[in-house]
Amino acid sequence: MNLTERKTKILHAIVRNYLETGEPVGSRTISKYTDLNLSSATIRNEMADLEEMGLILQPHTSAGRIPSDKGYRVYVDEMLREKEQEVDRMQEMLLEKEEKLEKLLQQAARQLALSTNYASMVSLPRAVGNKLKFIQLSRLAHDQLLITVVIEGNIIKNRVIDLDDLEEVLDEQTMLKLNILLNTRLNGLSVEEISLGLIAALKSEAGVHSEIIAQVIDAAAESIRADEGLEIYTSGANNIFRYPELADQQKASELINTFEEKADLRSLAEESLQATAEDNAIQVYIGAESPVQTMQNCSVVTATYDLGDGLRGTVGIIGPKRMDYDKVVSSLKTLTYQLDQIYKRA
Amino acid sequence: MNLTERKTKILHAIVRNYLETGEPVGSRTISKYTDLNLSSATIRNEMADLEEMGLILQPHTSAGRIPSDKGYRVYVDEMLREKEQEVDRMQEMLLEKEEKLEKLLQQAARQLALSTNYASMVSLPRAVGNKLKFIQLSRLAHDQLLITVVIEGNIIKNRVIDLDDLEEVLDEQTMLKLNILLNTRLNGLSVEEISLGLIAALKSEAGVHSEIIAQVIDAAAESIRADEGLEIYTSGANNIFRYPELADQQKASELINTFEEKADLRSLAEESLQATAEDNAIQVYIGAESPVQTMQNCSVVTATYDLGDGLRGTVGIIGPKRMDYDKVVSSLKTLTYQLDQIYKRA
DNA sequence: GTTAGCACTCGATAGAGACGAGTGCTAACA
DNA sequence: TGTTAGCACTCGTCTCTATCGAGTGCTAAC
Repeated sequence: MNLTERKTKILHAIVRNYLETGEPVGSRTISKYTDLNLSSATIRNEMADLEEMGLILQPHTSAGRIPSDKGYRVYVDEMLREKEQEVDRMQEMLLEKEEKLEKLLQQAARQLALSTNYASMVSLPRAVGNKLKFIQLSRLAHDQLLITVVIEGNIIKNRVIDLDDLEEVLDEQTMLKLNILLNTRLNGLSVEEISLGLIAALKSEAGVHSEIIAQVIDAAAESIRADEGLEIYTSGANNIFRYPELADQQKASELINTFEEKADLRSLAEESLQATAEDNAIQVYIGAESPVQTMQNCSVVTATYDLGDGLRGTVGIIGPKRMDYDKVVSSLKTLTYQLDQIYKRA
Repeated sequence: MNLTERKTKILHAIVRNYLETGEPVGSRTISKYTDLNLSSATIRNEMADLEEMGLILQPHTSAGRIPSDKGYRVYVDEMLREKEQEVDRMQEMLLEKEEKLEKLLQQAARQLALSTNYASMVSLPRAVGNKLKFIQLSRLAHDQLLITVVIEGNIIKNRVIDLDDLEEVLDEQTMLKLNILLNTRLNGLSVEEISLGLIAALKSEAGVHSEIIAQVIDAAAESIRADEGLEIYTSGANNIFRYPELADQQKASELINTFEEKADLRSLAEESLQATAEDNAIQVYIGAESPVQTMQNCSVVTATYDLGDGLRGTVGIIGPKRMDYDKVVSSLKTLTYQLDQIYKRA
């Protein structure tokens, strides 16, 4: 698809105008508010061409034109190329280093929604390596053990297991031995690397306490696996009411549900993490391009942040197709940049 | 306020009918669909009285009547008295004991929303005692310590602290000593009981490592305090779209925001926990009775569950004023009953 | 290739009228 | 005295129609 410069200009004008107003834009508007100095009639001819190419469409015969998904796509691609390096300041985003990453990310989601007037989502980072860093067994009560598992990136999981009454009481000495055994044999391994053979070996070393070892490994593995579902924070879901094309009851209800249930957002984050695995570029899903059914009328823009230590997550904006792509991309770039800076250890 | 039996019957008929249809109910309807055998004219007279008493009101001159907040209140009070003991079966609520309390509660919220067609909220339990049960210091890396704090009710908090480079390296022996020190002196105490004097004593006992003790206590205290904000799960927020009186954009947007931000829900849960401190009865907030501004057009019904071990939390239903109070109360009672059963240790 | 002009389309908006549910009031009845 | 039938009245809702105007495609002229 090769567009003449004039067609490109007209398409951009249509998209931009539609982004602002949300109304179909007519030939006269274009002719008046661009520096093309063309009459509306000429614009009309060009528009007819653009429509034939599937870049814009008419909601009804006597209405102006609105961009099609394909049209947005062309616009966005163009825009991304230009924006490549420019990183807008998200000035007031006061990222004083919060103690808790969770709080920070929640704050980030809120800030994102506030500054763009779209809905936002942020995923907690996922530890890609999933390597065990530390395991600790402690006695909580005479029949309860606390297992603390630390995964690469200082993600900490706890679990309490109840001991059978049959189990003989564990004395301090034994606890210490078990702890040492577990740490020396398992540290640095990922779940995939913990083979059945290794488990068997551990069990035999543990002797009478083999049952405990089994439970610990089970718990540890599950702790790590439980991390597979990305935790998602959202904000500004109610912003969808700002855009009539999303605000009707049917669509709004579905979207709200998507935001509350989060399962779809999770897979969206997942997908975008995959997609941007190598270059941490921006992903843009326009309308039907989105993997989420309920977002057929939305556009979704996502970016990936990288805290180092194998911790990567997704931030995203969900809004109407007539989204201010420029601003959204800037905001996301700034945010991911800042997150990267804050947490990347020197 | 003393109502004749006939007035009571008519009021109930109006409320019930309005709950079903959502339409103002006229005198003729009442006359036809009750066993009162009165003409519509008589009903009209009674209705005029009820309106004068502020129990029902007319949206406009030629419309039927709808219950006022006060009217709902009378109806609900009546209903609660009758329902006192009856616990409906929430038949399909398949509460196979989930491992994770979080998952279970989330599931409960979902189930609640599904079975009632209203929005639901469930708070994680709060440890009312806040007594320290166990503290564990572990070395993660040469300059990082992991603090694990267990509060009564097996609520576990973790925290990583970075050691100053100045700090001399801690050997195994010292770690053990510190752990013993912390556990012997702090276990069984609540935050309020940890006095400055106690801290000073601990510090002096710790000698050169007093700085670490300070940090640990700080972290422990903060971990516990961080628990003060109740964690809230919601489900079925989109159910508000089922009820026209809540579904207009302004109201819906505000409600959705309340559900997403959760701060208001948190204080609601808080308040209801307070209110039902002694008897774990049902709380009903009708319209303006609710402490949450955005819920002036809703009714909120909450109940408290008690897992034993000092763990209490709130479950609630948020819906239109014309809520099926009967059903909601039953559902909540069943749910809390089941939660109590599942977790209460024999 | 560009533009002016014109007939045409079609959604949006507003007003008029019909409809009907529901009321309050009055007068008659048991 | 309480209950009821009847009737005029109110007012929101729905439907229909007319009007308006933004925008188009096409043609002919520049």
